[in-house]
Amino acid sequence: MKPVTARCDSVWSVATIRELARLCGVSPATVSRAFNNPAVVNAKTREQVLRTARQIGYLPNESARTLATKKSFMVGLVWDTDHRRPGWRHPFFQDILIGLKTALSERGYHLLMLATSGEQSDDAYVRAARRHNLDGVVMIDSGTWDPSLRRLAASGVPCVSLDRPVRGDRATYVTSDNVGGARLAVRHLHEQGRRAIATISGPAHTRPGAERLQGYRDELSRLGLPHRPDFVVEGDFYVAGGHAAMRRLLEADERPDAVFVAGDEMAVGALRAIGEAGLKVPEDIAVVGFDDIEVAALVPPGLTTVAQDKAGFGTAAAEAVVSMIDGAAAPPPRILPTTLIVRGSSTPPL
Amino acid sequence: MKPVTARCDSVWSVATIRELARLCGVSPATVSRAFNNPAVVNAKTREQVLRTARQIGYLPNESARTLATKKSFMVGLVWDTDHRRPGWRHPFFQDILIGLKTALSERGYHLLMLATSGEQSDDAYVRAARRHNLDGVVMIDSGTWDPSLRRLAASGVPCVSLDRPVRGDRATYVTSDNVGGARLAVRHLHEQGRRAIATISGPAHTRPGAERLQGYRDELSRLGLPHRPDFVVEGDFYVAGGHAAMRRLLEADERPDAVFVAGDEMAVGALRAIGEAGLKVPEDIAVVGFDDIEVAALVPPGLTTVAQDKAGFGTAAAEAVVSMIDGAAAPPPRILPTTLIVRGSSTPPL
DNA sequence: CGGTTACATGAAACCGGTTACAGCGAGATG
DNA sequence: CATCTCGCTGTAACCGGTTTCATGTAACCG
Repeated sequence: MKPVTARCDSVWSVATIRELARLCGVSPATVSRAFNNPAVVNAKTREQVLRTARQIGYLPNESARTLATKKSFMVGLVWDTDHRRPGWRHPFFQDILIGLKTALSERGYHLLMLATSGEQSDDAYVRAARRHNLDGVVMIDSGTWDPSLRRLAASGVPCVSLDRPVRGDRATYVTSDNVGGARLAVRHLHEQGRRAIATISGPAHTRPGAERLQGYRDELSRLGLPHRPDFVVEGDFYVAGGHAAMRRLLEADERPDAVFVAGDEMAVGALRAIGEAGLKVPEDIAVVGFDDIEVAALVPPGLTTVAQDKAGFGTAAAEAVVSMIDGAAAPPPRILPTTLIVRGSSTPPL
Repeated sequence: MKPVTARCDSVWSVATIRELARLCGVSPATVSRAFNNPAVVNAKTREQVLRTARQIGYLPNESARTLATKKSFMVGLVWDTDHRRPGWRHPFFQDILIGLKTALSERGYHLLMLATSGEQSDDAYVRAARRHNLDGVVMIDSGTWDPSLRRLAASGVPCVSLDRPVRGDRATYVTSDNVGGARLAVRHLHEQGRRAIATISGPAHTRPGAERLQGYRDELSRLGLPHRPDFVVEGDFYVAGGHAAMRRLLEADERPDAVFVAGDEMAVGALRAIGEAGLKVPEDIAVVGFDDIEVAALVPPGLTTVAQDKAGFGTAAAEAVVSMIDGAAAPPPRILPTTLIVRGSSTPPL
């Protein structure tokens, strides 16, 4: 009893499994089993082991455990700190992170950050994943389905990508229903009585950019509205690009009475351009964005937008990667539903 | 030669140090030294070891290394996913994260995410830190200098907190010059000819809230302006709180001609309240915020604000934690400078 | 030329867990 | 009573590195 109490003071006792075993009068193997395979150990013994462990504040050493089992219970999060341009930041990185972290915690996994910054070699994260025995990897807005990632997946490490269509034996991806979301937006504008509906698209080479444009076109067709090439301007997903694109739209012969902007940042730029032209939103031109970033609710008159299930990205990615870690085949791509959030930019003020 | 080539195909060869040693005709000890203590090993031998390692794609197993050395080269990032209210998000979490990650990478450290979500016990992150042999911990917007963290620091694990004044043998913190920033704001408003300067403060129990209010008062005194109790309204750092606080200010007998708002989110709410009252910014009331969040530049007429060195938080935290890991005593608190960013909300349009 | 020294390396223990395998006692069965 | 089973536990090897200590060799020096 004395020694136990003595140890207890030192909250930071880094007791080993052998020490705990000695205190309990059993072998290290039994202690290990008491924790990892409770069924095979006598109930009395197990109870005593757990109690003593609590008393002395025993915590297993994860490094030793990983070394022995080759399972680290860690997944890597690969994200570009300087993606397309310096200062680039994913529109809702934090929401994804919270969703991912929460879902992983519930399943007993930790998250190791692996940024792919410029200075390092491309597959620095691949080496890190190997060195740390990562059980899986999630890529957020990774540039491309690059050879590094492909090698990683091919070598058996489960990979989940966000918004990039990667597929393989051990790889899948999560994305939003961009086509459906764009169609929601256009349908909404049509329901508001708008007929001359233009769009500011994202870069054609990006997946979401292409899909949202596709949705815009699909819905236009379904509604029987004409396709006007001068009503389609490509932006860059940034405020400045949206601003420039809107100006071009306003220079056209016939002015649109509504515009679907494929990203909220661009939509903010578009709103500004419309204001500068002396026109009013939504009276002269209705605007619908995409993403539902924080700013959307704050910029007057409130930006109607297509919301993505931001935390859902993280949750879905976590589920996918864990299921593959547990041995399941790569699940099919997960397409998250989108919802329309109506604010002032598309509906007349009361 | 043959076996080496053969191994090379299998990109995922998980070669061990003994295998590499065998290929080089040396002992594992020498290989280890070639990597970790190059000086003591013959240049020729080292060269051959490194070359062979590259050929077979050898990567040391970090778990084994950590087990042996008790150094994991990982620091934990503790952050509240559900701090004061669900959905709460740090205003520039991502910028801090980028700064932190970058600075840590440069020094050879990785970042392990340790969220303190509600369901878990308070010191879950302490246990995680111990289990994973974390070399240090950074806390972002941690609730308080709580017993768990204190125990962690007392046990010798270096801790760095952001915006919370924690001090100890192995603990320090990083914060912005809130007082100085607030003074900048008030001085600027004074220079613009404003004399009836009110403030919407942050919650008094928060460190930044209290300090920014202090700075407001200090500068008022220095300028010889009167202290009017009805010109000080406490907000909550959120849009709604800023909105409500501004309405109270507008109800006062005498209307302020300027208001220093201790947070940009609140400032957005204040702008809205001013607009709803039929007043114009900056003509009737000038507004200066604090933080320089993304929205500040986007909301018309552009919010003048006191910018914090967001990435600097991360960098400073990384430097502090690494220096402590390297054995140095806890460095003094780091107070990051703030700068005034002038936009339309405080200066008359041209 | 004997002795000291510096340098480079190897053998083996160790870090703290897990797990295959063997062993042991008690109860069941022939 | 001999044997078999079952349930529980211990022994020892192993995971893949690091590090102490001893050793062998070459250079250096009086």
